Formats: sequence, C-alpha cells, structure tokens
Amino acid sequence: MYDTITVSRQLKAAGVHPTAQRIAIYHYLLSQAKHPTVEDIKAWVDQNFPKMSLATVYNTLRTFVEAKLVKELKLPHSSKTVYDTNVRNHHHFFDEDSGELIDLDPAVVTLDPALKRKYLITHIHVLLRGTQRRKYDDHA
Amino acid sequence: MYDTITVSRQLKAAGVHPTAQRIAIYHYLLSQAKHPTVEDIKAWVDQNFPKMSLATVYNTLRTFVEAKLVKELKLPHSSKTVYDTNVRNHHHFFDEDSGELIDLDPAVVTLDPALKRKYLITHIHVLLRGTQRRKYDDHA
DNA sequence: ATTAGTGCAAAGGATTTGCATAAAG
DNA sequence: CTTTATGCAAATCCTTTGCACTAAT
Repeated sequence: MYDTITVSRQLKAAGVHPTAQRIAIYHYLLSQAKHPTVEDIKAWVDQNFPKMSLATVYNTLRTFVEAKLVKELKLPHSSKTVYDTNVRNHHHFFDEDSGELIDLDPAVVTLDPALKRKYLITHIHVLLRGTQRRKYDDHA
Repeated sequence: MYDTITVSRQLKAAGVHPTAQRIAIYHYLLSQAKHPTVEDIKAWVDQNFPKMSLATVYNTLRTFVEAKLVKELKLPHSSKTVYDTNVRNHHHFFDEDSGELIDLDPAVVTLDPALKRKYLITHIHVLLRGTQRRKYDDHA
C-alpha cells in the first residue's frame, strides 16, 4: 500500500521534493501514526532512519503543512502540536481516559444560521472532550 | 462598580485571599480587560502597580483559574494563553481582521444527538474564525 | 555550479520553578 | 511564630533559527 515509490509519488504530486527523510516521515505518518507529536515522530525516526536531526523533523513537517499533506493541530489539552494526515475538514474528540484523539465528521456540528448574518466564517474548530461509552453504559 | 472593597469581597467569596496584587489584577480583569494575555496584564500592572513580578502575575492567574474566577483559553491562532472573566459556558469567534476575540452564546452550536450514544462529553470547545460583516455586505 | 535540504547547536518565546525575603494572620 | 504570598533569577519545554556541510540537479 504505502511503499517508498508510492509515497515518493505522492510527495512529488504535492510539489514536495522527495528526499529520503521526507519519504520516511511521510510513510510513517500515512501507515502507522495516528495523531503524532514531533516527539513521537522523532522517536520513530530514531529507530528507523540512520540519522535525522530534530530540525529536519520540524522542517519536514512545516513543508508538509505548507503543501497541505498534513494538518497541524494545536489543541488546548497539550502544549505539543500534533499532526493529522486527514486533511479533509473534520473535528476531534479527545478521550480523557486514553488520551486518544478521534476524528469526527464535520456534520456532527451544526451552527446557528443566524451566525452568518454577522460573520463570514472561514474556519470552524471544534474539540469535544470526554470519555467513550462502554457497550452497556446507561445513557439517556 | 468595581471598587477595591467589592473586588476584595469577590475574591474572598471565591476562597482567594485578597492581597493587593490579586485585587489589582482582578480589578483590571473585571473592569478593563477583554481577553488579555499575560503580557497585556503585565503591561497594565507595570503602569498601575508599584512593583509586581511576572511570576506573581502567573501565580495570581493560576490561583484565579483554580478558584474558577477566570477561564484560561489556549487558542490555536496564538502561542499565548488568554484569560476570560466570562466563566459561563460559551464559545469564541476570532476576528481575523482585528485580532479581536468575541464571545458566542453556546446555543449557536448544536451537536448531533447521536454523539452521546458513543461519547460522554464533558467539554465542548468551539472556535470560529473569520471576519465580521460590515452593515451592507451582501450575504446569501 | 547553483539550488535545495540536512545536521548541529544555539537562540527564542512562553511558562514554571526554587528559593530567599516579606507580609499577614 | 507559622503560614502564605511575593520577587527574582534560573530552569524548562517546545519550537525556530543561523550557519556550515552535503546532496542533488
């Protein structure tokens, strides 16, 4: 699915020159990472790439964000930026038990249509927090 | 409206010992500040209080947050935390022209009721971004 | 050759901490 | 006196930057 050649082509298609470092990181993002922080990415890189500097990880991610290959998420529960390969419009649920971040369909949120009389809205940022219900949890 | 004695009482009522520094900052927050950063608060303090350290500003704000006198907002458009004396549940609109942050009624956002089958939601964080319409802007 | 990318270490901004002094009950 | 708050500077965390080196066209 995500072999080096495919990843390389995807980078090129986005206008990003496919270096070994970028291929490695993008491959990791696409195939294994969920919502990784720079720290997560660096840890993976340290295990799976001969030698890559932290600056290159940051540079690479900036390049990916500019090329719209990934989205950068700055969420209030953490000081660390997380990266998301889901570049479609969507929202997030933060599971307070597991620390996991779950993608939500944008359709789960509806805005009062009266808002657009006052505002020209360009971005909608929604983060829900809470816990996931277990199978037989009681819920009204 | 917000004289020293009143502010002092409000602090006490929230279980916060009213020191001169705390009274000064809380007074500023209630009477003049909109959505100030620590930098804003420190700038005001430097003009209006004999001598207060930056650490005291941070300490004071932490105390206020713990006492639920203010809310701490970490928004993705800025690296700086902003403080909000509106402690009721509400959302925000960030005006990209002016940099202004505007409070929104929580009722402007509706969540798909199906969400609560899967999740037990404890917090809803919504930030809209865009611009404010001028009086005679055309809008569909 | 010229441009683009990388690595390293140093710098940066925002916040926190440790600890000694000062104030308050 | 004993606790709590303050001030200062140093430390911390995450991220960015400057610059020399390398690789690729």
